[in-house]
Amino acid sequence: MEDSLFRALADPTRRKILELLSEKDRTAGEIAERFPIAFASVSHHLGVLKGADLVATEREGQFIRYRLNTTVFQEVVRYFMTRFAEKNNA
Amino acid sequence: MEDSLFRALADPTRRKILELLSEKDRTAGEIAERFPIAFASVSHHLGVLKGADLVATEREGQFIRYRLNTTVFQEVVRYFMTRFAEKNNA
DNA sequence: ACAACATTTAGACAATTGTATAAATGTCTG
DNA sequence: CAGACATTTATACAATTGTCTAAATGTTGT
Repeated sequence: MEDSLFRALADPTRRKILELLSEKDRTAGEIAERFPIAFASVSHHLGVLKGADLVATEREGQFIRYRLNTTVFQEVVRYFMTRFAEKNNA
Repeated sequence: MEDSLFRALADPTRRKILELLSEKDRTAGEIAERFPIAFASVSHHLGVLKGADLVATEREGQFIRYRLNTTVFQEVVRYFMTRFAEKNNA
């Protein structure tokens, strides 16, 4: 399991970004305006999430649209299930 | 979801400790001897894991035995499942 | 090509973190 | 109770990280 993945999940701002993206895809600006920190700082967080392959991007004219990479989340769930969670009840 | 939980999972040494404990319960010394760092450093990691409620301890004479707190892992899995993972195939 | 907008990159700095050594605490046994 | 062993706590320090401002890059429309 990638080290960058867990490091990316360690920051609360980044987790909130992921939750925003779980609702729907959003542009960098739409994400950034939700946080009380500088746009450049949010952009840095987005870079970390992308480096961990938790999100993917697509340019849309001036904008850059971010979306979750759900495949990686499935791998995270499998990691925890197989190693740690009790096998029975949900 | 606790911030301390994800911060605890961010370190590779701590994740390896959790994997060791998923095999079987172990004392602090049994854990520490598996790593190339000082015992005191491993003890610090164990403290972080305990602070995140990922492990629990029980004194056994001179020794202190560590075990996984599987309940918390179930919560982690649920966190990822409900928010991020695709609902269908495993 | 220029101006306006969206976003990222660069560089700096304070806060957090992982590690080390040394000292402290707790337990057992003679 | 003294000494040995197991573990944690205290303190210090270098490395990493989150944030900032300023500058750079990319896109669109005039």
